[in-house]
Amino acid sequence: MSIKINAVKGMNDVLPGAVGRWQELEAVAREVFALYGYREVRTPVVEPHALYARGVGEQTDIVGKEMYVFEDKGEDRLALRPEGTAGTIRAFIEHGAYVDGPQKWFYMGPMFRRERPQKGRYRQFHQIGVEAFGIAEPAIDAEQIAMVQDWLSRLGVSAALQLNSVGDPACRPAYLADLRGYLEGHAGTLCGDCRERTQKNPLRVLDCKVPGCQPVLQGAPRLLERLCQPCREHFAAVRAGLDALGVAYRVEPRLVRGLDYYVRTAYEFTSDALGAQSAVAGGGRYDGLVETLGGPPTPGVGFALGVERLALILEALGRPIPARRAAVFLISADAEGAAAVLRLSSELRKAGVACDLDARGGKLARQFKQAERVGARFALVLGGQELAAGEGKLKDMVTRTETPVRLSGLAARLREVAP
RNA sequence: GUGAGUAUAGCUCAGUCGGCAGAGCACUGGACUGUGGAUCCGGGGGUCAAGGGUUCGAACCCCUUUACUCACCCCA
Repeated sequence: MSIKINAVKGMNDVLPGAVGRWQELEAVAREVFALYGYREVRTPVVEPHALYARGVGEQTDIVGKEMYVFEDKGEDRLALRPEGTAGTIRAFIEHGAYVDGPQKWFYMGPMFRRERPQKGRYRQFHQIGVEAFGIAEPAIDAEQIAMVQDWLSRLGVSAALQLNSVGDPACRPAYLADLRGYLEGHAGTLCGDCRERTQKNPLRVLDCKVPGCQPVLQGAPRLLERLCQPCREHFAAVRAGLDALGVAYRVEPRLVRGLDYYVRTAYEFTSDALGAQSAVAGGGRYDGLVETLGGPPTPGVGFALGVERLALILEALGRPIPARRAAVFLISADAEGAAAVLRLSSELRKAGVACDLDARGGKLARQFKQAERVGARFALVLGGQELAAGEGKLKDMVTRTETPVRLSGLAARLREVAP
C-alpha cells in the first residue's frame, strides 16, 4: 500500500452491514409521508451562498461559522447546504409551485456543517425533512408533529416531544427588548457565556445550566406570557390539535431553535439514547421565510430529522438490522454442475428469485461456507449425479436437512418456501 | 474555536520492573476426495499513529506532531 487516504473528518461511511438500518427508516418514512400526502423533492447539495445568508440568517452559528463556502472558479460564491429548508423554498419559488395551492413536500439527503464532530454530530450528516407550504392554520402544525410521532412509533422508537411558541414579528421584538433589558440589569450575577448571549441571542440565556444563573432566570420575563393574541390562539390551537390526535407533549418555554426563521410553533423530539446531542428531530413554523427569499407571502411549517441520530437510537434499542438475503445459494459439485448452476441462476433471477453462487467455484465446503456467510435461506447442490436425475439437492440452511427437488418448476417452489 | 481522553494485527484488547510482538474473534489451509454452525491441528497478517530524545537496550520514560473519541459552544 502507498499513502493511505482516509475519509474526511466528520464524514462517515455506512457499510453494507449497517446500511439496512438506514434503508428501513427511509422506507418507513416514505410510507408514512405518503399516508399524509407529502411528495418527494430533490434539490442540489450546492446552492448560492446568499441563499443561506438571507434564509437561515447571517448571525446564526450555521451561517456564521459552520458553512462550507467556496468559490466556483472565482465566479460564484457557493455553499454546501447546511440544512434543507432554504433550498427547498428556493425550488418552490423558482418553479412557481405556489400557484398550485398548498404543497406538502419532503426530502432526504446529506447536509454539511463544519463543526467539531462528536457522538451524533458529523460534518456530513443526513436529514429527512418535510415542508408544508401555504397553510397558515395550526391544524397543519399538529398534523405534521403527529406524523413524526407516527413515523417514530412505527420504528418502535419513543422520543419525548417538547413544544413551544417563539412568538412572531408582532410580539417577539418587544419581548426580546424587555428580556435583554432585564438580563443587562442582572449582568453581574450571570456567567460569562450568558453575558455574551444577552447581546447575541437572549433567548439562549434562558436555557443556561450554570447554577449561579438560575435565580436570575427564574425571575426573567416569559415569552409564553407575552405572546400577542394571534400567537396565543395559534399555540392553543396547536395544543388542542395534538390532544385530539393523541400526541403527548410537554410545553418547554425555554425551547429555542437555532435558526432565525422560526415563528410561533417550535418543537423538538429528544431521546436519552443519544448522549449530549439529544435532539433527534426538530422543526417549527417559518411564515415569513418564503417572502424573505423572494417569493409571494406564503406560510410554511417543517421539520428535519437526523438520520444518524435515529439510527443511533435504533442501535441502542438493540434492534436487528434488516437485510435482504438470497433465497437460495447455488452450489456446484463438479464441472457439469458449474455450467448448470450458471444457467439455473439466470432462470431463477428472471423468475424473481434472489439467488447467489460462489463464482470462485472450488470445494463444496467452501461454497457452503459462502452460502452461510451471505445468509442464504437454502442451498442447492448440483452435480453430474443430480443432473442425470433432473433434480438437485435442496438443503435447508437452518434445519440442515437435505431433500431432492425437481429442477423443473424450481422457481415456483422456491417462492413458496422462501418468499 | 476551547477542554479532556485514547492510539499495539482486519475487529476487540492484553503487554508486569525498560529486556525477542501477544490473545480472542475474523481470514485461510487441513483433519473430512460431494456438504456450512461444533471440535482439533496448522498458516498468513505489525513502521506498537508519526518524528525526535534518554538508554547497552524503548510498545513502555521525556518532548513535538497527527489522528480518533467524548464534552463545551451550537445543533439534526
